[in-house]
Amino acid sequence: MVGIDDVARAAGVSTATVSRALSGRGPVSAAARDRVVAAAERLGYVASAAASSLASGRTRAVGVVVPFLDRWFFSTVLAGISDALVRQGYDITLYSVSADPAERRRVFDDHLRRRRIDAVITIALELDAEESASLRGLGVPIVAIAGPNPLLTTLTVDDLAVGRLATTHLLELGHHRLAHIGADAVIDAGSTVPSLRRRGFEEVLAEAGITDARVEPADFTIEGGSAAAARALEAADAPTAVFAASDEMAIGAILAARERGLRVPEDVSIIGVDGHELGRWFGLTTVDQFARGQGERAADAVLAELEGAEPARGRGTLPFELVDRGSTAAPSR
Amino acid sequence: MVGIDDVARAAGVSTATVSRALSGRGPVSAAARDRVVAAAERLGYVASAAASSLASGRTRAVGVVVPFLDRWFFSTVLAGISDALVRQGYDITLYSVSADPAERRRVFDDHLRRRRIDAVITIALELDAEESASLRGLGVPIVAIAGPNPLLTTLTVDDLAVGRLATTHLLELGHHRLAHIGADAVIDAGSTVPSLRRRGFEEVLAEAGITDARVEPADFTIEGGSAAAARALEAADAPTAVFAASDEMAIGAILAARERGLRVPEDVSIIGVDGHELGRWFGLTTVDQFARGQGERAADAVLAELEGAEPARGRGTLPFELVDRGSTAAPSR
DNA sequence: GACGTGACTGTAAGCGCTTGCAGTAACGTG
DNA sequence: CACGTTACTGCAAGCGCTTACAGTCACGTC
Repeated sequence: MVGIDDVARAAGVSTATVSRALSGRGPVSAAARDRVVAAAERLGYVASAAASSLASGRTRAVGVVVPFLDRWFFSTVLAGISDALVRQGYDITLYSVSADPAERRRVFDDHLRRRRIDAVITIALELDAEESASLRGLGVPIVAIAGPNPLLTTLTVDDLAVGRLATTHLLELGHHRLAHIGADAVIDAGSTVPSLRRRGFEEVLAEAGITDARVEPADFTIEGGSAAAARALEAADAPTAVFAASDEMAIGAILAARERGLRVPEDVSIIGVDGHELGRWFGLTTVDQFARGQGERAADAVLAELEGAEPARGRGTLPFELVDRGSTAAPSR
Repeated sequence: MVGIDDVARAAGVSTATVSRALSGRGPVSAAARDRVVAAAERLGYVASAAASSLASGRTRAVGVVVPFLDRWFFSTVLAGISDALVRQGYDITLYSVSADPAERRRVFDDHLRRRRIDAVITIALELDAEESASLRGLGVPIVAIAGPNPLLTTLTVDDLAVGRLATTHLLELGHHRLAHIGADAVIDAGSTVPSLRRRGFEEVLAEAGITDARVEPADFTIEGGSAAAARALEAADAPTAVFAASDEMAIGAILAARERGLRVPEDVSIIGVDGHELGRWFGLTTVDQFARGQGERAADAVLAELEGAEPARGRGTLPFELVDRGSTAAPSR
């Protein structure tokens, strides 16, 4: 394996100069730099990450912690993160925390603490106090894409506002009998994403004086959304509009409606949340939350902090936007 | 930061013994081991990855190289890999190679060569000779989930057989007018996955004496599948059965058929390939290739080799299976 | 012409572990 | 009882870089 001394010898300089020339830290004459770069190129030299980070304390890697890898939202955010980090020459180390509490602890107590990474990004993770503290203890920049967490720098979508926006949209179209597919009213940790979307829904309805809206719990899959929509649509006072807390559930709802011979949006309006690529195909009106952009934002924030920028204190706000693709309309008389 | 000396002092042994006790390499008395483990636990000691790998040459990390992060197949395989590796205490370093050739080179020439990883898994990547050589040059175990590549250890789905299986299934049901949605007959690198599936289709039909089957090119998305199916179904001699080279395209085909008032499978049979979770929902008959299992297999192979097993020379074969969920049936008279 | 400056460059001391080697103690064995 | 074994244990030499510090050299400046 070619090492830094080989390059130093080939370029006729000391290893110190090679290091400086290649990393861009410290002064190096143009001539020396050129010789070093040429020699390194010729020999195919790449500095050992281990040696480099042992000596410098920097790793050029960012850890990304996710609860799922194989769900649309997470892999999309991850793609955004990857794009942004690769551009800056950073590697990504992936930490997938499973539902198993013992494994989850291992990730926080062992894996993340190996000091393999310069920063951490977490995606949609509900961290308890101990986990938050554990992350803080790493002494590296951390950005959490998640609901506000006083212990961390967070990037947050205002999901209450998302819920309000979607619901208001339906109300403005003239709907009065609405249903929501999402968090069970009972599972109300209070600050989790699904709960907030539901609360937005309920708030807006309450303000409009509507009290009989239906909430159907579901599990954020197409299948779950379809089943929930089926229950709602088969009820005596079937809703004319459905707000699903995710696009996948909304698509399930569209399919359930079609199966029952209902036209969307003529017979029932349906709106989702996410900006899932499938939505375009179904003509689904949604509140887009720009998942890929969320990843890029998080990566940029982390990179900025690594460059020495002040940690963006407190919470950053992530954009969302109503995208009308036709699955909602005024109720037919 | 607590270091190995702190633990050594706390446990009343040398750092050598701490290292041996914690890594399980080399003999340590039970008493010493217990004291070390207790001290490490108490102090919250975790060995620095950089120091450890500089000294030992091992990193406890596996690199995974993917062309896309946000497509079902890749994120599902990745999830399988992650499961298997985390169980063994390995970290995953993710290398996403984009379409941009310059960035792609950077991944192979720089990122992967930082010696940050003990092994590499590539997913569905067409590697040119230079890239294969570059990987080999890393001197670590490599497993490629891909078509056979003489330069690497590969895990391969026999996609020719997959294409044959799906097509045979349709033929056995009694269909004579078939269409395939997948690789354009022109893009025939010959060994790529889509081409092989198409060739399987064509071979079986040729053997059955059917020469007028239609091949509609599409891009492996629901949308593309739908458009391709629309073209086929609107032709004068519309097929009674469609074999799509991916489940997403097959779902697109189902939706296109429904839109035209055709019933599946009564009016048209549709079969896909993948085992995409959405397929279950659409009642899609498919050739499941167990994506998650592919990831696990790859990870296990790599781990075995890291444990000192002989590299599984040549190619391993990945399983696939026809799953009949009802979207195919005999053609109605 | 002596000297301060600025711009590089090299020397060498680590970074925090792992592990070869040598040493020690406790046991059989002949 | 001398000695070979076995089973640990510790010492200390790295692993391959980065960087503080101490030059060195070429220029102005006074």
